[in-house]
Amino acid sequence: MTEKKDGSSGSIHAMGHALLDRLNGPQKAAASHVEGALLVLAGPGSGKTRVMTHRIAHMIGQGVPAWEIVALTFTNKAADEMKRRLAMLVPGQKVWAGTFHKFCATLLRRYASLVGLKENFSIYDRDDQRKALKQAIEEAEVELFQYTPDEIANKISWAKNQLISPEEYTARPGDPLGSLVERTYEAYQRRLLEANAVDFDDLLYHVARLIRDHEDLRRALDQRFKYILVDEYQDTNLVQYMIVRGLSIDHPNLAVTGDPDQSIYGWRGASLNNIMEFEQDYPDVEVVRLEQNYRSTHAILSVADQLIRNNAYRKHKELFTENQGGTAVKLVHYSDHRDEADRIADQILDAVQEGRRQARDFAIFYRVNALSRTLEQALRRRGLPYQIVNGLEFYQRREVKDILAYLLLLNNPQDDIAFERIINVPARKIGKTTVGHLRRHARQYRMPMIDAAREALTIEGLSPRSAKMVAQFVSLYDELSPLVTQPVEELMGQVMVKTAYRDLLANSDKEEDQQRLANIDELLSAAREYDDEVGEEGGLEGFLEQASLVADTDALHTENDKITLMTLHAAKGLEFPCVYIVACEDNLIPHSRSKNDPDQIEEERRLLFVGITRAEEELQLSLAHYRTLRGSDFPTSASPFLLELPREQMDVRDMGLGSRFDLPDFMPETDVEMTFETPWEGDADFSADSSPEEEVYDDQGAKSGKGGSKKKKSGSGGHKLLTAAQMAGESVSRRVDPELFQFGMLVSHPEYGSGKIVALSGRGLKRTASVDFFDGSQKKFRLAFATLQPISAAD
DNA sequence: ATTCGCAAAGTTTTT
DNA sequence: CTTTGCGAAT
Repeated sequence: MTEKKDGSSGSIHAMGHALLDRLNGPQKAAASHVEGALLVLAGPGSGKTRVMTHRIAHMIGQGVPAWEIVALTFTNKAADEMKRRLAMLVPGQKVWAGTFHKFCATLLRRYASLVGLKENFSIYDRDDQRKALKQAIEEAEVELFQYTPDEIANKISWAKNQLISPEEYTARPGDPLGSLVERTYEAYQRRLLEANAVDFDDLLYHVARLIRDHEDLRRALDQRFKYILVDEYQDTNLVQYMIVRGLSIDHPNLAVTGDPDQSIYGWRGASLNNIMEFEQDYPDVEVVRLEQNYRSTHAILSVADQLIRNNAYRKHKELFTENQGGTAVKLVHYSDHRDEADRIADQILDAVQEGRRQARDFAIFYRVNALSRTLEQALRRRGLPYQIVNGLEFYQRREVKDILAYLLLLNNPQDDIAFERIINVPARKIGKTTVGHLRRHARQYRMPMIDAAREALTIEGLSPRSAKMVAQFVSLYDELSPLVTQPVEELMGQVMVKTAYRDLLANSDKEEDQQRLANIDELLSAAREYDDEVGEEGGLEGFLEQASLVADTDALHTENDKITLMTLHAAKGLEFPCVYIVACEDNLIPHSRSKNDPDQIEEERRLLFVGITRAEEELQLSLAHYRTLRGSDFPTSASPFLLELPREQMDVRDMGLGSRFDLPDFMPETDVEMTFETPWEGDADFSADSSPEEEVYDDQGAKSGKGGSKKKKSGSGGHKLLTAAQMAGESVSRRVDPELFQFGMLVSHPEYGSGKIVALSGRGLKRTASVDFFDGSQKKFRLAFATLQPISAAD
């Protein structure tokens, strides 16, 4: 994220005694703590990360070996930020910092055999998990009646979070769903083990069980990781608690930071009790409260504070700031959703046009994703650039998952989910029936499906035609198999070519497929980056693990000059100069589904608190008299939380009902550069009109297309020809810049003739291209030295 | 094996 | 208003 304005980079003060000088009193107290338990109750914007990193640096300065320190976070982003700052504070010191899941994955690879896995296990995301579960349900011959696999999955997940094994799981009498789980949980877990795979929950679950059930191992790990730090401790669940607890018995040097007021993931199993009862768990704990806020104005902080005081289950903090009062927090009542969006967009447009603000200074938060649409339209009609943080992540896209499935299967031949995903992708005339036969055979003889495929000819009921197709797939697999030791980029490139996956997309004239092509090329560059980063070691397994555990690192580019739209949940951990929180209405926040349970109401209040405290300088809360949501239009009532705010200090306005029916549609009053010609509402193909280099919107899957028809990013992928200038330049100079060569490019070689680049790997002088020549031969070239000439760009 | 059409349901989702 | 899932029809 952006650098804190209190100068928290700290890089200049890395040395000795000066290290803690720039911290305030409580920060210093926390950072200079070394032995024993520490609880840092950190209010929003109180410099928590700064304290953690300085504490680590201080510990190292006190002679603690870096490798005895582990810092656990929930997100990769938080971990990366911590590493970045540590690299400046204590250069060259290898402190292990990463997510819980990554930490557990690493441990589990080492001790896989203790839980019946092999070290090359696959990690299943929700999608794969669902598939495995459905299979398990089928195989256990359980009739679901009205229940869905999702409900079962949630219960299983819950059980794992309670550290309950399939054997231990017992349904309460008269709990029909529970008894279904009782019968499926075991089958599901067996299925995972047979596939040598784990789901996200398992990563934590297996490690927690190991620690609990193998005292010798627990002791060894406790010894190895003498100093443990946990960030966002209020979000830990029971399993995480057990892990951390188990590793801090002989060496109870456990430092946790968090803020009970920012716990918003209770619904996912996070247990606020962990932080609330930390002092009971570690009686000798030192408790530090970070109450000074460096982020927000007094006006904003005071609103936040007033709100959160209404929660009963919390640890009170006297939040304060030395920042100036700032402008009053606005609370605006609009007539309807459209008015709300338009007026907000107007405000932003004004500020940007007048040069007071940049687009990137603004963020708009909402409780549910469905609320984003109106805002998008309003911004779009004004030509204001925005980005949405949500949904369809890169690694979830079908084409990306397909390619990854090939790699997964190559890395872990037991991975039947991966096998089934790709056996007929691209289409090989291997249909449901054939796959069914393979699966039955595989289960019957307890073998992976790839091995069953090898015996296709012997499988009864499988037509010779089908068997032949399967055999072809097997030989494809065997052809790719020896390449697993190659750099990932090379391997992936070969997969794309040998499977004809790439050609399939390249030869399609559907725009959608062109987008897909661009995506797999992006995957290819992810592989390349990985190869560069890890060098020789790491390998395929590391890449796959990263792909599973890294949601999408660059979902949010703050360097882009764009307005950010996101849910309140997604806003946690971020900060913006100007924040809008829309639809502060009853049944939205608190959400109607949370209103029965007082605990959930408190969580909703925390959610609003989190939103408010993201704002640095300006904050506006808004609501509408009428809201159109999901097609229906209804009158609203204000969120009860608004009544808890110090409205006398705020700028409260009612923009009235009257305007509701005579509001003209937005008309651009001025022509500025950033206003695009958009005669058709919601139907503008902006990127086509703007510079092809610059994407205007970070829209998910090309939102600017009309009514579901997907549109590709202009200028990416596709049929590019080299410019005349490039061609001319190349024909003169014999060698070409190695970076110019692209995947799929046609090239010519003085000796071998023409061919196509089917793989690329390495960087700089080592950058190597594999070329399939049209005479059938394949050669590899060091691009810096080869006399290879591009004929045309990719495809 | 894709495509179409209809019904149903829609809170939030760090890994 | 959307998206999504399933069953039926090319």
